[in-house]
Amino acid sequence: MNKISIKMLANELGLSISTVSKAISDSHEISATTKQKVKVLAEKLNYVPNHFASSLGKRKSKTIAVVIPEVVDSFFALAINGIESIAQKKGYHVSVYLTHESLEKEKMILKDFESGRVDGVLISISRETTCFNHFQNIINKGVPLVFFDRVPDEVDTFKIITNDYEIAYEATQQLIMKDCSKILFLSFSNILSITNNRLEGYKNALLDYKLKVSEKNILYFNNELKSDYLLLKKELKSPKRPDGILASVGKLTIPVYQVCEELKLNIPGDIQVISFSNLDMADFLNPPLSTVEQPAFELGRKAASILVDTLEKKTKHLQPEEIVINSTLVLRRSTKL
Amino acid sequence: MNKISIKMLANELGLSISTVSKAISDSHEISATTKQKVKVLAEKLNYVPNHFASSLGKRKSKTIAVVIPEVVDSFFALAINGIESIAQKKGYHVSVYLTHESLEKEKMILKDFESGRVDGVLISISRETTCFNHFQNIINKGVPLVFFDRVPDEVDTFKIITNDYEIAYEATQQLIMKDCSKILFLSFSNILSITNNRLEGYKNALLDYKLKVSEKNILYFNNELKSDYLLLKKELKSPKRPDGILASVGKLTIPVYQVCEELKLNIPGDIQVISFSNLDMADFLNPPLSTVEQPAFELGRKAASILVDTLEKKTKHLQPEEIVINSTLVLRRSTKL
DNA sequence: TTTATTTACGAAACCGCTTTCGTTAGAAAT
DNA sequence: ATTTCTAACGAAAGCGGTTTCGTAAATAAA
Repeated sequence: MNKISIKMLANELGLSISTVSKAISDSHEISATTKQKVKVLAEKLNYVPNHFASSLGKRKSKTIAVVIPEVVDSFFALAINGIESIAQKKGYHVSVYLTHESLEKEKMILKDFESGRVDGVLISISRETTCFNHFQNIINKGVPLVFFDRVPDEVDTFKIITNDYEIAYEATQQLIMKDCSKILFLSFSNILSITNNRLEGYKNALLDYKLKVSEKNILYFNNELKSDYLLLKKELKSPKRPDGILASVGKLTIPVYQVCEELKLNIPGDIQVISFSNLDMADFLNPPLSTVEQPAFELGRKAASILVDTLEKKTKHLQPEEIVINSTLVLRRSTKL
Repeated sequence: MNKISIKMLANELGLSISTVSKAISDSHEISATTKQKVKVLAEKLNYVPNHFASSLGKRKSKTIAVVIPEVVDSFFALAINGIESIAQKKGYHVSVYLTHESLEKEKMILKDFESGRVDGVLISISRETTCFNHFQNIINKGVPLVFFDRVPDEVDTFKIITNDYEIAYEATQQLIMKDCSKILFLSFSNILSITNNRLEGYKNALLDYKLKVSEKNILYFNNELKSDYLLLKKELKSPKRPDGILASVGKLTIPVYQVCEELKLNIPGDIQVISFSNLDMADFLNPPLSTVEQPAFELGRKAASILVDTLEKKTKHLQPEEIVINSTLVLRRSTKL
């Protein structure tokens, strides 16, 4: 109700608006005593500067956007924590936007950022993202953008990723060493580079160990619980069913465990499984899930650091660069000892 | 780079600034043909109105804040989805803020909202929140606030909660029916009303079934993995250890499963457990976890509806009211059949 | 003492859009 | 034909700060 503005402070103190403004922002051209007076009154009246007015004047908002496909996902949730950890330290606000894996929503969201609403954006693209103008547009408007985890090759800017290829290779290798001869790869997108890199790692491991690479062993899920479930069930019911599974994304482990249970397939006896996942309960699943754990927090942290650093610089242009932070393979009992 | 403003559109078209502004917002006082011209040019030049300028002018931002303790938590993540689902529909942006269970951070965040940065706020308070002026302050500034799930008794505004007392009673009753005689209650806050309501439900169930209510059977966790773990371990190692556990919040199941495994305690043979949790892998834990599932999505949805509705009204004052959405007890194999 | 610097502050333009309040020309009413 | 509306648009005053620039007084330098 009692909206108090800088003008009211000025009147009250018999000072000019500009003096008060400067005092509040600790300008060097204001004397210590005046600053003191202003601040005391501001405190007393519980004055909080209008965010829009100051953002408009300064042409920056001190907020960064985080655009992710989902939030009900340990990976992204942890990444947010990483981002927050540094944003807070540097005095930036973070706004989270969800695309729900929809390219359309992603476009809408980015379009909106052209309004200057945010100073910079951190984004992990949707599984549908096949065009890239919306990224370029906002970069062209002078809003720095850094991709993390799910990055597109087509846009030149900073990217923070993990070693998808290598770790998928390693995971596949692990399955092979434990005598898997028919390994299923669970993908949930044929366009995302992370998924494709993981797929490549998988394929090359197979090749290196003289195993057949077959398209039939690659299942593309479409993010719908029921159909994904049926797809997998059909596969595991087949007489020549796989004896190993590499799930390229955390949420795919739900159907895996479910189908195996229904089909009375023993993990790891009948079929071994490794999944990309950051689930903190992995240890207590039945059986405990062997995972490749991504450095989610660190990815977020790093991405935010890079972004904030360039925001603080005079030149807000990000030269293209790629930083990779390694994932780690954590073996539990869904693979043989 | 090419920042284009309403002024440029006006010049280009030989119209006044106000006309262009009105045309863009589809004012009735602008002719269809002029609107057409303006919009075509705006589209062509990829014009996006400056968010701060328009928010400043209109004195509203079309964004609502969501303040939660954590995001790495299925409950809150789902709640966000619920909130988003309706915010999007009504054309509101949502900004997520994390308190990390810290009252200090909570205060800082709310203080900032006094700047008018957001039109309204949805909040689930931290486990430390024992004072409430920061809520009242922002309400007094005319920013409507609705609490969900973790609500304080001390502030009069809209609240969306779940039936904590009843469902805790029911869960406890279930344990009792399955022959538990010493049931441990795991709390992680002695000030949060949700925890206390759950505790009351637990206590009253015990009383109704003539079981002893003892403070020794109530463990207060302090949100630090290691010490919580030790606290629980000590308890379960005791010769007169409990034969049932009711965990009042999802994350507490990690130490429970961990300690039981280390101590070779069979769940549910030696000890049965029910936990408040929205974990989607509950079915595949070892053993599958009996849970009380909270209607997280619905809580968020409802809270957002209420908030947005009042934002659209002329009178933005929320009369105090409480809406209860029921949780459900889902029995799995961490309790006996 | 005179001149050159600082120091401390105010006037006013500006940020980019919204909104109120004319104003004018043409349509409708009398 | 005169008056009254109405439709369509522009001028200008905000919105609440920030920032540039000017200036008077105080201090330092010459």
